[in-house]
Amino acid sequence: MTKYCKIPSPTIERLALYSRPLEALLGSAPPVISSERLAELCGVSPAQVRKDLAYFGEFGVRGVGYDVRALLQEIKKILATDRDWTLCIVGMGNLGSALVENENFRRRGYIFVAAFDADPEKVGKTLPCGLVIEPANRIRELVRERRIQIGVITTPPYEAQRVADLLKDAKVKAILNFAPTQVRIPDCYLVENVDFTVKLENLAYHLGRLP
Amino acid sequence: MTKYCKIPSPTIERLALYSRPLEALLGSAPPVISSERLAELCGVSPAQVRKDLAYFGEFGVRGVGYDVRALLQEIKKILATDRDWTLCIVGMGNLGSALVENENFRRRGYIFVAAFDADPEKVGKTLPCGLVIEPANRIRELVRERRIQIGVITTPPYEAQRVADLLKDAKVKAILNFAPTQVRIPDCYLVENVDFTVKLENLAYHLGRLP
DNA sequence: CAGGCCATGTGCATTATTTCACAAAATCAT
DNA sequence: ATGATTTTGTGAAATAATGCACATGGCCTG
Repeated sequence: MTKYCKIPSPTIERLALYSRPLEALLGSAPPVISSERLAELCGVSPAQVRKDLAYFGEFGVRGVGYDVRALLQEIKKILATDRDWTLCIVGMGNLGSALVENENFRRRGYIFVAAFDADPEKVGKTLPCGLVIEPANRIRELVRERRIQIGVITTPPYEAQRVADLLKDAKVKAILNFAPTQVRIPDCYLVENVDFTVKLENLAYHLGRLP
Repeated sequence: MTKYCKIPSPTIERLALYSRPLEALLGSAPPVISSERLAELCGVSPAQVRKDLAYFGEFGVRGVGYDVRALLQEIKKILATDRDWTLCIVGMGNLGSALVENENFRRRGYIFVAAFDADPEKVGKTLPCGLVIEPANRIRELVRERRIQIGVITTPPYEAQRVADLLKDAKVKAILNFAPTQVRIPDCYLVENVDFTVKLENLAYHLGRLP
């Protein structure tokens, strides 16, 4: 029974997770997969897989499993990744430069259409992907012109909040922040903070009490 | 009352979060901070901050707050980030190259001491940080020699699992995987998967049902 | 076409995490 | 000192997420 009620947010994260092995399995042998197998590939429990999917409909066939292609299609529809999204990136240091070129983004339909930096040295340079680095004061203008939906922040931490405000004013619909500062924007604006030093500290915590 | 029992894993993640603004506040005016203010800076609830800290001891003074410097010290001790950790990185594409140079790692005591790649074109090149790219078949040798504790994976997804196995065999103590595949290693080995396309898909999900 | 088989879908129990609300303790002003 | 004020530390309540266990319903064999 499909529930249009509240979806647990871990469920959303896992849907994205499930799509990875499904993509890989697309060409290969059995066109169906069981919740048990998919769970194993993703490191979760089979019941979890079934429950997550059940929030959105009945995609499987009892006694058989899930059709790989159809399931992937459904997940993409749910996550709204069955379409392209336009992104811009602010802060063209090492990380920013790496992300614009990153194939994993493009392949999944996340297309960078503008790159910004405050450094006059960098402005005007052409990136390998073809984009020209623009000055930060053109953010508002280009977000409108190029219909940019998501802003990505890869500046140093002390600039992140200011850039986030700029992006909000420019009316991007969501922000993905890689700077190790929590950027806060009121009004239930969509912001995801990705701080990978946090993940390292997680490892350090566990390592610190093992030996 | 300190509880040596099970610590919720979200608590660990948040401790790392708390340390960010504390670092920034180190020099500035009031030497103490309230749970309310810290919570605001990190985007969590004040009760959450207090409970998280209370798992590890009584670090605050009632009616006053927490001493910024002392609290940061405590958190670092808890997370075992009061010392340096040695890392290696495998896969010197755009992302890998960006991460070795990343200042946020070094500043927090995560020191890259080796870089590997399978591509003979890249092997032997010297990176801006001074490291020379080594061939993947030297992983075992160098992990031992340079006492590498944590392995970072930035290869394409289809290589990630194989590299993870190599790192495990080489006896690194933990793995941080940036490839968009869940790498699985049995025996409760320490692995963190950081997939930022997952974060984007999270945003896409919410964007897809807003307008 | 009947019966066995198998993996899904799901209500319910369990466990995990967060929030609430207030007593306890420290500071400060009088 | 004493009382007012402030903010911590913490049980207990509420909420959220996960795991269990089994009925359900398609598929396949004979």
